Amino acid sequence: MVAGPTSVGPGKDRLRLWIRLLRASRTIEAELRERLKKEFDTTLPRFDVMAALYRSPEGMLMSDLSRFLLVSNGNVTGIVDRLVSEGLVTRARRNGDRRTSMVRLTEEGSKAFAAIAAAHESWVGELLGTVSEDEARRLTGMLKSFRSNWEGRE
Amino acid sequence: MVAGPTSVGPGKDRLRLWIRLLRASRTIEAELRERLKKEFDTTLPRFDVMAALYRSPEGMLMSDLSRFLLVSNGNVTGIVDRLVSEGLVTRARRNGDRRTSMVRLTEEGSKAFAAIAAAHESWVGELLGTVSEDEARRLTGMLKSFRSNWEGRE
DNA sequence: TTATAAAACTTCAAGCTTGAAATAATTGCC
DNA sequence: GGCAATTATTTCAAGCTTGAAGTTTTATAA
Repeated sequence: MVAGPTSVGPGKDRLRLWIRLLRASRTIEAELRERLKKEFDTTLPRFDVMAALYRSPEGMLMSDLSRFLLVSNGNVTGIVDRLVSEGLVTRARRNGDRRTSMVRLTEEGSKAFAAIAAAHESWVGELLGTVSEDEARRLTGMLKSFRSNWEGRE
Repeated sequence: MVAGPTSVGPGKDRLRLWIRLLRASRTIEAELRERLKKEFDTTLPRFDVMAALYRSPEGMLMSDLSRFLLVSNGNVTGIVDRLVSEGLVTRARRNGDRRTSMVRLTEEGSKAFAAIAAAHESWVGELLGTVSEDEARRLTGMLKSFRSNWEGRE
């Protein structure tokens, strides 16, 4: 997924775009992962889960998390397990539907997340610093239209 | 890495861009991974390694692969191990420098890759079909300038 | 009611990934 | 030559990831 097309022709422009997109996100992701580990001794998946929960003080179901984060159900189980054992998150069985459990940030988790998120935002600002604000908005617009087209496919 | 910023302010545009970028590449990556598995019983990392080797008939060192694919050394070891056991790749100790080994596609590997790559390219064309050719080129240009700025940082 | 299906999760095996530590070979310096 | 530093690679533990199979609970419908 990282090697480029060697020939030319129709369809190659999209392949080129895909390869660039993937390389850019892998590059940034690797840098963020490394800093999260070094500065906060945490991981990207844990950060993702906490970010989702931070936006939902009322809590989220495991399946909500899975859908929102675009990862599998079993995956979320493991990440939440670890966050629970670190005291950053709670998993509460519900009375209404005993199959589900509501996942929430603890007080400690919420405080920890706020600090990490601030650093994270400034890192992204730094790493994407060479992209002008204007360009950033245009790129975002294109990706947004990609997303809505994607969601509307059969 | 997937949740969005909730507030506004300077720096938020780049954060928004990053989140969109990551969601787009994860979405496409997941789809490609699934199809590679279903149609060819292979994985994205194996495909990546084969793609790199396909461009270098003379072969690549493990460290070349690692650098080119943006993954760790130890990671490449495992993927190449599996490709070797599948008969798609060879690892030849060199006489010049016995620390290194030259990795090459086998005849079979080369044939297999060509078939997969053709499908892969058409999938990407399909999945990015809603991005116009013109937009694709502009986006690629922006990502290219991001890349060269990145490589030129201290 | 009471099977049957559907939904929410968890468990598991296999593979991917990193970073650190270990091996082995080469290079540079005295 | 001999020895320290460097380079190329492998090994390993811990964690991430998926898809499939299993468990428990809820909904459906004859």
